[in-house]
Amino acid sequence: MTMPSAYEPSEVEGRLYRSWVARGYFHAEPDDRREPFCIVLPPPNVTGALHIGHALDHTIQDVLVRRRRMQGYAALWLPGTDHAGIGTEVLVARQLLAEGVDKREIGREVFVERVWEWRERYGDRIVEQMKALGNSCDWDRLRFTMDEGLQHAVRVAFVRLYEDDLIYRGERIINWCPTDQTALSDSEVEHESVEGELITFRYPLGDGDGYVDAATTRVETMLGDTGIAVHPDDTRYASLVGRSVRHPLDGRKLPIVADAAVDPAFGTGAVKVTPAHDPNDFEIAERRGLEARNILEADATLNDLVPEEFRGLDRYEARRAVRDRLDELGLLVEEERPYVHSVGHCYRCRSEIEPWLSGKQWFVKVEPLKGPAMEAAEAGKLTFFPARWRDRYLEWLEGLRDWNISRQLWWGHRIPVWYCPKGHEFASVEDPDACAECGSTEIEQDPDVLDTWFSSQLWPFSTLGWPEDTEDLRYFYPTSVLVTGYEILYLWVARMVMAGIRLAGDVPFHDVVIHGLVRDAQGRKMSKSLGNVIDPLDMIERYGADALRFSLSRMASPEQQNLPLSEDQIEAGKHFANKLWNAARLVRTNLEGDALELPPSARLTVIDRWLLSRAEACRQEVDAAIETYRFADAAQALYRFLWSEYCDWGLEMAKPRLYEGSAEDRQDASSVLAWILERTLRLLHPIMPFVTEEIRQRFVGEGSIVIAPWPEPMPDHRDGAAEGRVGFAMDLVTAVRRFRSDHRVPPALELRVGVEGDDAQREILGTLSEEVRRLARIGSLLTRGADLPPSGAARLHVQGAEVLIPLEGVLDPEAECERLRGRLEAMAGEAEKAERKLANEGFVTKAPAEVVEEQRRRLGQLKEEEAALREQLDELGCG
RNA sequence: GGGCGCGUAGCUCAGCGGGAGAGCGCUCGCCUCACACGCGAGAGGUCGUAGGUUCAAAUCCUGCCGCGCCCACCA
Repeated sequence: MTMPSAYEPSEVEGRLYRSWVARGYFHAEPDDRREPFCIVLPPPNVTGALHIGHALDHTIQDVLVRRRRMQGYAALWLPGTDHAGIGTEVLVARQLLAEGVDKREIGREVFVERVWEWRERYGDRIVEQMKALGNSCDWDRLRFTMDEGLQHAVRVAFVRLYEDDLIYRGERIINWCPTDQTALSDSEVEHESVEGELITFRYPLGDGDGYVDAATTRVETMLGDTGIAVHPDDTRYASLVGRSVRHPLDGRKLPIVADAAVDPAFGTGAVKVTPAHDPNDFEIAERRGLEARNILEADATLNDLVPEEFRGLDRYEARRAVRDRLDELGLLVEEERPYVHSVGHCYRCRSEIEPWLSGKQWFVKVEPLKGPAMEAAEAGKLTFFPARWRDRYLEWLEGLRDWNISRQLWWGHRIPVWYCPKGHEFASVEDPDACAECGSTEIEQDPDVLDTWFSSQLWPFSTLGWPEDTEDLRYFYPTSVLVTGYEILYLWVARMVMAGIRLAGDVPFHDVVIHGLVRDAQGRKMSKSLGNVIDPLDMIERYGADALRFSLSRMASPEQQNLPLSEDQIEAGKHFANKLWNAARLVRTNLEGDALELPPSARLTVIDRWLLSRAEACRQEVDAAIETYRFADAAQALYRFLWSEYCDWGLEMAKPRLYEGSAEDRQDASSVLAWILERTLRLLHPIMPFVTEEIRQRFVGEGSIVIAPWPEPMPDHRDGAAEGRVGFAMDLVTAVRRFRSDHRVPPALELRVGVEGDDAQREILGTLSEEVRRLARIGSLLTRGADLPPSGAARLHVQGAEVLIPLEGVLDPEAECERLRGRLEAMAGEAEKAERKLANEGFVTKAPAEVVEEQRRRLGQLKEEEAALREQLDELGCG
């Protein structure tokens, strides 16, 4: 097989991916001879395109799954997409509108049909994009949160919770998005600081002289006020409780009530009560028997309950109009502007959320669910990476309030509850023909659909066949790991735990891996308006999927909240793939045959043993890192070993045997290199699946790396002695290179070098003479004292050995003197520091003996080198 | 209002009680028979700031300054 000198990912990736899928490598079934490993993919929205955040999320999951698959687990990565209620409904509705079609005109049924059509046409785009990334998902099991099985699961879940009294219908203040015109759960509201205004105005007493002042940031809501509340112990207002004020704009009488929820220290100590538009006020009103007066339409314009002049205004217009009218009436007491306060925004469309009494909504009662979910984390059934997220998770559950699950939308799982004219209400898994209580056939289904997250929370078990007791479920559930960004820890993760324990009888996963958000190189969020978006598909096209995956892995440290990524880093990933490709070319062309076996240990050279030892160290690091989800450390260990050790030293030191040795030398050397490379490719495969497969096939034929065994530990390969010996040779080479570079010695000029070292050093230089000479461009390398030049040489110090380089014909001695003086100065500074430390009595008496000893040893070394430098300056006749 | 995280080389970060590190960028020298998507060498930091604990602090504690994030029904 020929190997061109540059690796071209685009010519490789599609072909390999198709072959993997065709051979069914990604398909997993329950198998009693294997351990299960399962990850469910957090389903991306069908509306979406794969963005860089997905690429990170998916790369992490693929690394985990591919490694387990190689380790012999029945490794299942279960993919799917989410119907994304609001997002999809808004998107399709907007498209229809562009065609001149209003969704209200075509009606619910036709609209939902249109959404399905849209999904048929575009819903698989994102799946194709996942394939381009190299995801080893089991595509035979691809699911969609609205497909038949999942619809059934959602209904069963709803009915069970309903029958256990964990779902109820109630009239409460909810979060209303006037743009999307639906209710939202608390988790879907994002609080942001906004510059608004705080207006204090005056309510005249209705029965006599006097007034009460109240403050608000939404002055238009005063049109819906039905009372005034003060704290029961507030002496300022004690005489007013039980009396009333008169509404200045519509003349209604508003009672003054006492309620402990009022903070007497804030503002005037009196609160206007707007039960239909504020959750606090709603509760006060319930306790004090005040009416709720709803003044808003669904689009946040004012309705007919307000005085004529304000009807039909939107909330912002009304805010201004009411303020102006109060001003005219002389009732405006104070205006603070800007007044910075926090306002809820819709997580989909960013509109300001209106707390609103919208009529009856469905809620999940969370109190009985959160206890078990908290205990699971406390008992270690659920482990968070990084661990600090566990506390956040617990805090959130602690403060959790009932979950509003009804949405005033058409696209989604319709609430499986029916009503009959007699007022009966019942939930049903199957569509009923008649009322379950009275048999009436005039039944009507609740018009609302469920929160998307209601179906998402079932994902880890609904995708495995729940509520049926399937083999898949018994085998793969609970799943092994959940990988996701921190932004949906509450929205999704915590709810899966509650639902999993309640409905499927166990936690949905054992480990939760929370990663950060991908940012641009400056740490800014990627956004279209900033123009700093890195499109993963574009990157794959230009640099290859491996390059993208490698760069993402290299920064995927779970401790980080922000993960800055630049195109340079992706380019570096491409270079790495190319580097491997070329290393493989060198090895392949020197290796006879396909057998990947190490030579008998008697024929292993010290270089071989050194490289085997380093390879095993790398394997240890990779395993340890991935086990604890430190992907950056795993990627870094592989990069460092393959590039800085295998290529820079391993291949370079092998060259004498490859090019100048006997046939047996050549075969032995290339066998060791090939064996290590192949083994390391398997370690790298989860991170860079394509290039590792492509290269490996050049050595082992068609056998795929996807199902090749994960490298087993080989503790025997660790060889401290070999590392020490070769390490000396490497240090020596580096010292000579530095000398050459410092003095601009022409590269072609071969040096004469003599080394005065101990027996072991002499021995290793004898053994590695060829290698050292080649790497440092040394013409003759002498290792016996008697043969060393008598004088006029530069002296370098390497691990206690002295390296002599005769200067004649190489450079002017004065240049070397210059270098020596610099060294001497640095050395003296170091020595002085060490001396001061040892002169400190506290240090000598209180520090551990080995620390003191180490310091003494170091000082001794420094002194020795210093003396040697002085001696040499003399010898060279420097001033 | 409560809580969390972070301030170390130009950039992004690792180190988390005993000699300041990596990658990228930068400078210099090399088209050396795998690779210029490359090879070799190098420069660059009072470890945010002020105190404290310790023989010893980038590393532990406290205050301050700056940045980011999460949670929250103070009108």
